[in-house]
Amino acid sequence: MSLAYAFEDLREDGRDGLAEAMRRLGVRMTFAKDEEIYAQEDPTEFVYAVVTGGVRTIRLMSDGRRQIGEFYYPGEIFGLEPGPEHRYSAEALCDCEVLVLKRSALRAFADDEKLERAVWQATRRELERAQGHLLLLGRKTACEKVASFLADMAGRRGAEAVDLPMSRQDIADYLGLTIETVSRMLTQLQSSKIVEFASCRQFRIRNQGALSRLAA
Amino acid sequence: MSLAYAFEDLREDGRDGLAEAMRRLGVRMTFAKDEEIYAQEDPTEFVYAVVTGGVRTIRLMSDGRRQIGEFYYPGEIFGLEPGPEHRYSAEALCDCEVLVLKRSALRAFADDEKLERAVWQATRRELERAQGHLLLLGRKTACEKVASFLADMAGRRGAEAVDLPMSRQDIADYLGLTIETVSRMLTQLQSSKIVEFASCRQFRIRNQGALSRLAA
DNA sequence: CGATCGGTTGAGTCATCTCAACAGAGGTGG
DNA sequence: CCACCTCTGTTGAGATGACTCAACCGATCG
Repeated sequence: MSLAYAFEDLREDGRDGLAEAMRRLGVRMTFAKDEEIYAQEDPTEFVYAVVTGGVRTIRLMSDGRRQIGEFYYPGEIFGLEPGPEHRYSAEALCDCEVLVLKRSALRAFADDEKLERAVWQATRRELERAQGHLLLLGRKTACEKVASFLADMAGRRGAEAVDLPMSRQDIADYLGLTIETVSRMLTQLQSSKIVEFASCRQFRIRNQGALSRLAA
Repeated sequence: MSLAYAFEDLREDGRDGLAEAMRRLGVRMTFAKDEEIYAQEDPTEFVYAVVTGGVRTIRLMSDGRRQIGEFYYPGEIFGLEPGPEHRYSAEALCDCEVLVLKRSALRAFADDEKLERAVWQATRRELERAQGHLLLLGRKTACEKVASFLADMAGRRGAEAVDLPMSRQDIADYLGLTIETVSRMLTQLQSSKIVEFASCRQFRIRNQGALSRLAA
C-alpha cells in the first residue's frame, strides 16, 4: 500500500460538502481485500467514502460474466445509486478503510441544503462518468480502451508514478475485454514507449501526447 | 407516424411533476427528421420533453464513430445532463414535437420542491439506464444485445405491436454493433419465432420467455 | 523448496466487421 | 401512371480483432 492512497486526499477535496460531512458523521469501517462492502440487491441505505485503499463496483450476469461499473479512490464517494436497491455490488480492491453514513442521517443533518447539493453533485459526477464509459465500451478498440484507462487513472491520481490497485481481471471487466487482451495492449503501449511499467501495478506516462491521441 | 406516439402518453404519466410543469410552462417546438435539437458542447441551459415522435442523443468521435446514449419517447424528459455543457447532442428520430423549458425557469417556478424532486427523479432514471447499458455494451453478445434492445423497447412502449422510430444505423450505434450484425440478429430472432416483423420498423413479440432468456 | 497466484506470451479459433451485391419501399419527374 | 432513382435494409463471402486455451514465468507464501 503506497502513501498515495492516504487519508490526506480526502481533506484536499475541500469543495465537497459531502466528503466533509462523511468525515464528521460517518462510521469508519475496514474491509479486507476482495471483501464485499454491499451486495447487488441490498437496499441503498448508506453512502460511503473511501478513506484509504480502493473500491470497485460490480455487476454480475448469471453465467459469471462481470462488468465493473467504476473504481473509487480515497476521497471519492460511492454507493450513490438511484434506485431503492443496489444494482452493482461493491468490493474492496485491497485492504481499505471506508466511511459509512446512513442516508437518512444526511437528511437530518444541519446545513441541509449544502448537503443535498453535495449528494446531487456526486450523483451528477456518476452520471457523467457512466456516459463517458458508454462511448468507450461501445465504440473504442482494445488499444484505445486501455489507453483511455491509463490516461484516466493518471488524471485522477495526479502523481508522476501511478499505482493501479486493481488486478488485470478488474481492468478487463471494466473495459469489456479479457485479461490477455489487456496484458497484450499494455505490453504494446510499453514497447512503443508511451508508458513505462516499474512493476505490473505501477506505471508512468512517457508520452502524454501519444497516449491522449490513442485514447481518442 | 402511428397514434402510439401521441401526446396522450404525456398526460398518463401523472406522477411526474416535471412532465407536468413542462406541459404548463414549456415552449412547444417542432423538429424535422434528423434535425439537431442541441449540439455537443452547447451549454446545458434547457430541459426538454418529447411530445410526439422520438429523439436520440449522440456522441461522436473525431473519426465519425458514433455512440447513441439513449432514445426518448413521448412523455420522456431529456437534455438533463450533469455538466455545464452537453456531452451528447440530440436529434429528432422523425418529425417531432418537443417542449422546451429553461432550467432557470424551473427554479423560479412555484411548488419548487416538487419540481426539484422531479428533476432529481429524471436524473436518477438516466443514471440507472446508463448503468444498465454498461453491462450490455461491455459483456453481452450481439444476439443478447439485440434481444435486450427489443425487450426494452417493447417494455417502454407497452403496446402489442411495437414501432421502432429509429433506423438500423441508430440501433447499431446504440448497441455498439454494425448495421449488418443488427440485421442478421433480427433475422435470426425472427426465424426462431421469438419475434415477428410486420415491416422493418414494426414488430411483435411471439415468445416473451425466450426473448427474456436471451436478453439475459 | 514446492505450491499457488497473478501476469505474460503464443497459437489457433470464432464472433463480429468489412466490403460488395442485391432487394424493396418510397419519391420524383416525364 | 410508369420508369427511374435513391435510400434503407438484407444477405453473402471473406478478413480480422479479440477471444480461448495452454504453456510459461516470477513473486509470494506456507
